[in-house]
Amino acid sequence: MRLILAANRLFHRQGYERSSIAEIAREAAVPPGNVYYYFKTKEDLVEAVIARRNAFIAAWLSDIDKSGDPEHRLTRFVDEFEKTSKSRAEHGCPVGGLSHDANRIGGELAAQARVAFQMLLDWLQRQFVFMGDDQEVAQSNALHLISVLQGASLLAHTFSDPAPVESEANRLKAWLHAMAR
Amino acid sequence: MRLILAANRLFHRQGYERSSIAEIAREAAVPPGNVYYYFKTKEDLVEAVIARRNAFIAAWLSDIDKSGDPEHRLTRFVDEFEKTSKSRAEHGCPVGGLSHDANRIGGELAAQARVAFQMLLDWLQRQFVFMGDDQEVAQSNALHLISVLQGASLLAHTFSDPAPVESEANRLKAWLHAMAR
DNA sequence: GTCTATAAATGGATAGAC
DNA sequence: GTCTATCCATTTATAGAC
Repeated sequence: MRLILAANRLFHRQGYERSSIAEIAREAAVPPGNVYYYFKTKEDLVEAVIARRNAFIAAWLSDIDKSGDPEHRLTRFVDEFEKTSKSRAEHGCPVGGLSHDANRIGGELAAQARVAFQMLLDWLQRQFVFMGDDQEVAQSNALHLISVLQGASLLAHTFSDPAPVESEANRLKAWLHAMAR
Repeated sequence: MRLILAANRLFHRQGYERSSIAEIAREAAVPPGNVYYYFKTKEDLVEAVIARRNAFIAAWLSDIDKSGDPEHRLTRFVDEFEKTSKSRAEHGCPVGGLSHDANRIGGELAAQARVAFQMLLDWLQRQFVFMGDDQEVAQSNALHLISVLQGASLLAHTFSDPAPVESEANRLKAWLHAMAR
């Protein structure tokens, strides 16, 4: 578990390829050889990282679901995304970055990483349906919201500046607000 | 030059870290050791790839500049972006992906990769100013347009499906059209 | 279960023949 | 300028002591 957290940090900061097993072990304060007692391969380790992150996302969405109306939930979603803008400026989006890496590694991993985005899209679509959209429009709006936030994260990372995330988050909130009435 | 083209292809498809010098040399049909006659290090090679791509982007924008009015130019920009949706579904955005890689490699490369996005943002901002926006609004709209396309590319890659790019491109074109009148 | 030492493979980079 | 052979560092992964 300490290893998963350490790997999670390093994969986010440096990516999969540039994070060696030795470095992950050091970050977790365990001896290098020890890693292979818990994870047969490096891919097994990244798979555990993705699984943990997916569980976190599910819990996060479930927590937001306790909020009042759908507009409030969506606004809160954007707000909490925006709160991580500094981290995104420094290292990019953890979910988007790992999805990118997973696609390149290939195998089961790409599918595992896809689950995160599918959960987000499904949840967002449901909120838009609650707001009165029919399924198709809701799906399109969900896709749009995630696209904007992912693109803004990439630009924030590129320029090492949280402003793109904040600017686009504000635009989205205004859009949601206008849509609600 | 053959080497730059081969490196460009492989970096796009596999990323920087997973593309070995030997593999690039094979793709370019030159002997492995030969690479180092033209490029002192692997970083020099990726720098050449980025420089070439930046020149290509500048030429592309300059070509679009020959089109009639700003709305038409922006629509054409989005259209030509959309034409590469299949490639984006397979391997992601070449510019966004390399920017991501460059940020992780560090050093001069991140700045070099940033230039591509800065050129795009400056050009887009100019078009929005031509359409009547004042500078601040134009800057925000430029950022929004690029964010949407980058995010859509990432989702297309994640799902190996060009639909996100096409859907978001259509949304952008409708937005531009509504803005023009 | 935990740690050390090391094997096996890969990849960036260089030397030097032609 | 072009190509071959090879060095050296790093990295994944394993063997085996404790």
